[in-house]
Amino acid sequence: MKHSGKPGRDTRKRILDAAEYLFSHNGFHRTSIKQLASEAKVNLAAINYHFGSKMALIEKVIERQLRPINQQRVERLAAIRQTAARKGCRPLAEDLLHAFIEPAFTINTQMQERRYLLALAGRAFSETDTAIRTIFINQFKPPFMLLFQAMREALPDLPEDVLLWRLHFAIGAMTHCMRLCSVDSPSADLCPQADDSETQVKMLMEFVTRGICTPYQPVEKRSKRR
Amino acid sequence: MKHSGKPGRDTRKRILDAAEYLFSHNGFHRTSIKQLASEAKVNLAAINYHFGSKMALIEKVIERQLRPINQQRVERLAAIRQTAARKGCRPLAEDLLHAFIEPAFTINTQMQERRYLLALAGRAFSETDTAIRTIFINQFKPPFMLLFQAMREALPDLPEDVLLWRLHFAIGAMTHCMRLCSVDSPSADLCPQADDSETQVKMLMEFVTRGICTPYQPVEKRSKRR
DNA sequence: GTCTATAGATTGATAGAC
DNA sequence: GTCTATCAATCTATAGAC
Repeated sequence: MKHSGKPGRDTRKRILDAAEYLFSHNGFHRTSIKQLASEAKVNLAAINYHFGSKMALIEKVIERQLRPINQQRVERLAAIRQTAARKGCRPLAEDLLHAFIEPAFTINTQMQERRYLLALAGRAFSETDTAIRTIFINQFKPPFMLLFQAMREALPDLPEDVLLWRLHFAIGAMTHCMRLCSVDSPSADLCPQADDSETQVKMLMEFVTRGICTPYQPVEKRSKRR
Repeated sequence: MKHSGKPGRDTRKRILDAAEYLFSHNGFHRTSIKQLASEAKVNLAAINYHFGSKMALIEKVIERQLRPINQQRVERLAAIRQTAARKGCRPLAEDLLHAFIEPAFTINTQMQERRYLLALAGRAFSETDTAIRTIFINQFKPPFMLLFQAMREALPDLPEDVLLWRLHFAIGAMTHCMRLCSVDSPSADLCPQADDSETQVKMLMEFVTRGICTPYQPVEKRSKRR
């Protein structure tokens, strides 16, 4: 009968931590459970014992990392909406975008040593495995839909499909930034110096806010194509 | 003695085509040589015979797809610079961005059936394998550096590091768009309808141009954080 | 719950006949 | 150049002793 409690929980946590680290750096498929066991200093069989399969472990790792981020997104978006409704005015697009973007850069990554986690979250849309991408998307969908709805209120004159495109462009800029900010890259010399996350969020916010909050009309006619 | 010429070239091309298709859809590591041989309808050993190794094939596939895109980028950027210099004025940031972005969406993908190739090119920065990412980055670097230099001329008042960040945000928006436009996705219901590539480029251009060509200053102070 | 040992499948790559 | 056959390595997952 299990009553010690500790050793089991500890093993589970060690596996999750090691998985976060290795998945972030090497991706899901290029990380074997043998590597995981070695990194976590647990027995190879323990992983399948505690999680059932590698895919189930992947799911748990993704969930553990994304849930607090997305929860805070939803809470903050709802709060902004409520405040606006109370005041009888529209929510500010900039506030909504900030509520969506900032949690990704601050939750779980306060410590510089854990910034590699950004890579994991930033891989949502570029994962080639459909099963894994589905796990990501399912986590991502609720806060994104909420953002979309709220942005429709904030920018009622923007056509719906244009807004959706622009939100996706913003997502692309954000996830790319998360990947760049996370770990070692062979593109190091192309990259801006990784400043503090506050600066990153500020610059990203400025970029996407300008890109999104612009009345829709084709930019002035191009003079020549080439 | 080899004199027929045809069968060899044909096999090589069939392998490259099949590799493009499978790599685009399933990623590099999740595509096995056996699958490749089956898709290309060639013998399993032919792949190692013609390319030496799987990694060498990956490199050839990436090069074949990115070279014409990047070549056009470089040519167009250089032409814009030259024209501006001849007129004694600065190049237009918008023209430069267009010269960099548009080739990705038009070269090799004129036919709707080949749009899956966008996924391959869009995976440059999200690949977890360092060796593969290095291949991508090496192809990407020359036109990107040229864009950066030209943009410095176009926007001399923008601090260098701010410009670099913004260019990366634009890259993120672009690659994300390329991934979305390419293939089947479990996020289908989150995605804007895949219009024609002309509309996509237009909207993307509008977004990044606004985001980049803005004087640098923190957006107005945020009223409250939460 | 933890461990050893191993099954069972798949991988990239190669040797050698034709 | 093309093919068959196969190697050696690696992978996920499990069975069974402790």
